Amino acid sequence: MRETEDHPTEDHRTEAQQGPGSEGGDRSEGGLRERLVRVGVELVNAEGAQALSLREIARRAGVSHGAPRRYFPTHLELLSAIARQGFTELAARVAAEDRETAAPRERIALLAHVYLDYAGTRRGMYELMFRHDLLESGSLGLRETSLPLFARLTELVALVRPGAADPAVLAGALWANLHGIAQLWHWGSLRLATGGDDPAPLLAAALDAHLGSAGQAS
Amino acid sequence: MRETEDHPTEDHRTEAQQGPGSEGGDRSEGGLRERLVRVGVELVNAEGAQALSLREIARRAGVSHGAPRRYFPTHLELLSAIARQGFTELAARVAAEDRETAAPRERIALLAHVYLDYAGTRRGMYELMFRHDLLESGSLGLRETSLPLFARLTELVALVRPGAADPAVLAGALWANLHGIAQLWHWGSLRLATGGDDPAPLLAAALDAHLGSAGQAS
DNA sequence: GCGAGTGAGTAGACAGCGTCTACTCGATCT
DNA sequence: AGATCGAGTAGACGCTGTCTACTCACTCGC
Repeated sequence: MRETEDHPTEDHRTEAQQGPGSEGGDRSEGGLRERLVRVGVELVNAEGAQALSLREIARRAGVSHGAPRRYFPTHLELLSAIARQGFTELAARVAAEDRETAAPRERIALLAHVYLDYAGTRRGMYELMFRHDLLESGSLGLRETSLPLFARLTELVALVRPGAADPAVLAGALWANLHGIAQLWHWGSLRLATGGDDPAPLLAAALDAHLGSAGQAS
Repeated sequence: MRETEDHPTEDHRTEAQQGPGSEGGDRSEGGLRERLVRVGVELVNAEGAQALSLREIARRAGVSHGAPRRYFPTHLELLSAIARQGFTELAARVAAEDRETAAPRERIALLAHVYLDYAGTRRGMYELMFRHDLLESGSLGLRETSLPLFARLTELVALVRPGAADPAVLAGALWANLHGIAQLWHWGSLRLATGGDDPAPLLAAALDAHLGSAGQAS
């Protein structure tokens, strides 16, 4: 009951015939599948994860509430597709900021900064990305985005702390710390520790703790 | 649909008349208010936070779906009351395990261990306690339970790292780390770092990072 | 060139949810 | 005894996710 009656010649007809192979294709900016994900990304960034109802997404995409079901058999799968966009964007941000020529310690600090910055600027999306009860863990694309990122962090940690036993454990602990700081930040608990809303002091403390004080090797 | 038809003479009548003062009282193991919270605690521990629907709690308490509304005007307030029980239990566990005669470093380690142990054994409750979108932050009793616990952690951190600028920031960073480790653990991401499901290695790494290696002062 | 088939989206039903409101009923107070 | 009131019931409302029946433009085989 949107523009169905005033614009009977809708354009999603023309879109449909441009991807006859269907399935994996349809990447050319049309197609309901992409539209749903795009709308979902906008919605989660604007209103948070709780706003991502299946029906609301369909409404904003201008289709009936049953339409998404053709592409996403379940609500969780649609949310997972939206979250995957978030992981992709985060990975892109990290890739864009990383300077391979910089010292490992600085690269880790930059990576951590980008991570927390993402958590701050894409708050709703960040929330969604780690609400595992809303996501279909299998379809997340976690393998393609999170894991390489973690692998990079592990390498860098190994460079900064060469003697350490298991760099993966150290990197995991550091990542957990970043994650916890973002969490505390998001629900306003930073005041308890710092009196303000800036995660930077905690980030600095965490980096110093895990990597040694800035400028010192071990 | 529980025992409603086989036990028509329900006992919540007799309970009702024993707390005539009502309101703040009713602590004597009867009373719908306490029953709802108790049922909710059992339910969240058994089935997780997503099982805590208002109607299901009412059902298990043997009352109609509208009954909780008298004591908890909104769903969030009931969940908050349930979560408060979690904070109370966590505080009790910490208090029970703490040895005031031990070295500060060991006390922190013990506290951290109790914290992660709680996250592991009371998984659903821990999840609820930090789902701030499900809780009424004001009514949480956070002031009474979390904050003293954090204050104690801050004191201990100040003792372990006497020269540091702001013990609250260090304590906050450490707490964030614990929290992040619990998170990673809960959604199975520990395998990425350790290959197993045991948070102990990450915990040890985090404690070493924030407090210095075991046995060393600074 | 025309009928069968199909892909894509619609529309309605269903059960469950949180909230609101009207009500019942037993106990208490005067 | 009769009014009052606290406590719980019952039903409605609009929302949700899922399922199913359907419509309808398009395409393909003959």
